[in-house]
Amino acid sequence: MPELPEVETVRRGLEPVMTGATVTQLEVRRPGLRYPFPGEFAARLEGAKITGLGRRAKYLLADLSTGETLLMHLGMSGSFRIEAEAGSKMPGIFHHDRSKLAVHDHVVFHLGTSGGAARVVYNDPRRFGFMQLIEAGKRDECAFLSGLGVEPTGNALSTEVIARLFEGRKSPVKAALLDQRLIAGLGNIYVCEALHAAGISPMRGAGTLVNRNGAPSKRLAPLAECIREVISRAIEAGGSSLRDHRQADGSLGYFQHSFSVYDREGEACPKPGCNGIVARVVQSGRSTFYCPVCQR
DNA sequence: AAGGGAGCCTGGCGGC
DNA sequence: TGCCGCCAGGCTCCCT
Repeated sequence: MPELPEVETVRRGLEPVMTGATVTQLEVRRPGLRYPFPGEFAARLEGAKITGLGRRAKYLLADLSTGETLLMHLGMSGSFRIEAEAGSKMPGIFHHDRSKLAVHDHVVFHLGTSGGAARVVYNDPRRFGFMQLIEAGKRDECAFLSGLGVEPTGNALSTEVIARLFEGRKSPVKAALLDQRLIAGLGNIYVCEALHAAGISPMRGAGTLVNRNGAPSKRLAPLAECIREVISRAIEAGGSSLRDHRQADGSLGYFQHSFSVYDREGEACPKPGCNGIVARVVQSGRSTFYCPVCQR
């Protein structure tokens, strides 16, 4: 159930196999996932070379030699696995020849690479994921991408930027951080984690973190750095699990990661010197985990 | 207009 | 053990 770090981990796992590969066959095993697959889906991909694999927020973007872009979203339960076909030489890639597909293997990319033939299998039990093709030169018009806010990685996200986004906003800061139009890529887990790291209560109105002159309040100050930290540490953890996973069975996607507050209701707050107990509340229908003592 | 809730799906888990 | 209800990390649409 991927948020930005998991999607980035998947991207890094797929990139060495997919970039430069040619789609020799696209096996589409049902009419669609969350949305129907695009018209002529297989025909538009077959024969195309994948020239690059990027990411924007929680979207994977594969650039094709046809000029089109394949946009992929993993929804809540999507994952990929890589399987080298028998006889191909692909160091580091799961090598066992497995021809069977599982019930929820919905899309199979058969690829020709410099190291031989491989296949990349998309599995998604809940089918909240989706794939779309963006026509050449129309990426800016793509509704999935055009409304997205700032990436939470890198320097684009600063305390000042957050203050501008939060100013005058009455919704809880938890909801504001989940709003992909403001900051794109955070999900429920990492919002909980970042707010805990920053010592900010998830119930606090976003606008209350901004001074009357529009400047960030003292309490808001650590948030941008905490978001970047939480995300980058999760990506690092994903990187190491990626190596393990690949050796195990070629699957990419989820990885074990321990959290400070997420799913830890009733446990002691891990912040040094804090004697609080992690609490769970429901905000706009989803669980929020936080420490009532050190998050204000 | 912003904010909250329902709905899309299946699988896994805890409780009885 | 078996069944049932609840819950899940995303996103969009619809309603207020």
